[in-house]
Amino acid sequence: MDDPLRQLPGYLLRRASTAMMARLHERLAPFDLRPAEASLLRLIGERAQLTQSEAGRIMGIQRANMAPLTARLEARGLISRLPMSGRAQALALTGAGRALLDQVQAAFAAQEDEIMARVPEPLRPHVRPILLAIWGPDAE
Amino acid sequence: MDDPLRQLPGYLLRRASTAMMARLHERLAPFDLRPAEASLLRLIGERAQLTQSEAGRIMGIQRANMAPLTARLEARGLISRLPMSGRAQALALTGAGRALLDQVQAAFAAQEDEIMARVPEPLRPHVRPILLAIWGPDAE
DNA sequence: TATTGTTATACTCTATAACTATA
DNA sequence: TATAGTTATAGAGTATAACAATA
Repeated sequence: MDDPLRQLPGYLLRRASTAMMARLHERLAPFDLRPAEASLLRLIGERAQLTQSEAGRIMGIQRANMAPLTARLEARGLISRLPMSGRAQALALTGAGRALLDQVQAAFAAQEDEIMARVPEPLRPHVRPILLAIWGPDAE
Repeated sequence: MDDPLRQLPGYLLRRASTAMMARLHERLAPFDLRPAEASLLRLIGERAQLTQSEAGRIMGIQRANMAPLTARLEARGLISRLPMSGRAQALALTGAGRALLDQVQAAFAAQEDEIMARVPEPLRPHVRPILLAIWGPDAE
């Protein structure tokens, strides 16, 4: 297409990310879940007794923006809250949440498979190390 | 940090992208340019006689969203418009636009350097091929 | 006092629809 | 008719500020 911006890794990173986010959005549409909601379900499923603020810190979402997110999942009966010390509440999956997560996991797996399938086979082992290094979560 | 989502390439891709976009935003702040504006300046600088719609197609920005973007750059005296066939107008850098682009190029170069520097040296040659493959601009 | 959860708010980015104008 | 540009508008995502509740 004669696009000089294609030489820039930062530009490629953004375009790759938005392309894959669009695909994920499509995959999650049948469940009426947005990517952040699905990721939160997954996080709660793997880390029991997680607090709303802790989840926000892990996912890079601010406290103020976590409130409507968890409220929506609770209103749909997918998560429940257990009081802890202070105002903190532990998040947990309900039965319906666990059941939906099982379906969502398949969508995530398909997503990850598609990403890897796009990359030529010899380069696949380098995908995760490179992306993790660029993100640099421990250096932030 | 015990984050199970770190295993997922799609999640890593999004986090890496947002982290680098935040860095780019910082670098462009002194010029009062947003990433899309800076990318457009760069694109016009490398591809003369580019049309607003063509630029939008290349950058993945819709016609409707290109209008305020180009209007702002024109109002700042950074780009000019030359009538072509139909309603199409060729975009071109003004002298001030060219001068600002020279400064912006340094910011972009620093950005690209930082991205590559974060990646362990042996993996660096694979960064661009992997990101381009995931984006898949020719398959879209 | 520090942390958690909440509300309100604003800004950016993006998406759609509708309109005008030109070939 | 098809394309280019524009305007209006609505939806997400994200940012800050302020407040209440609790250790």
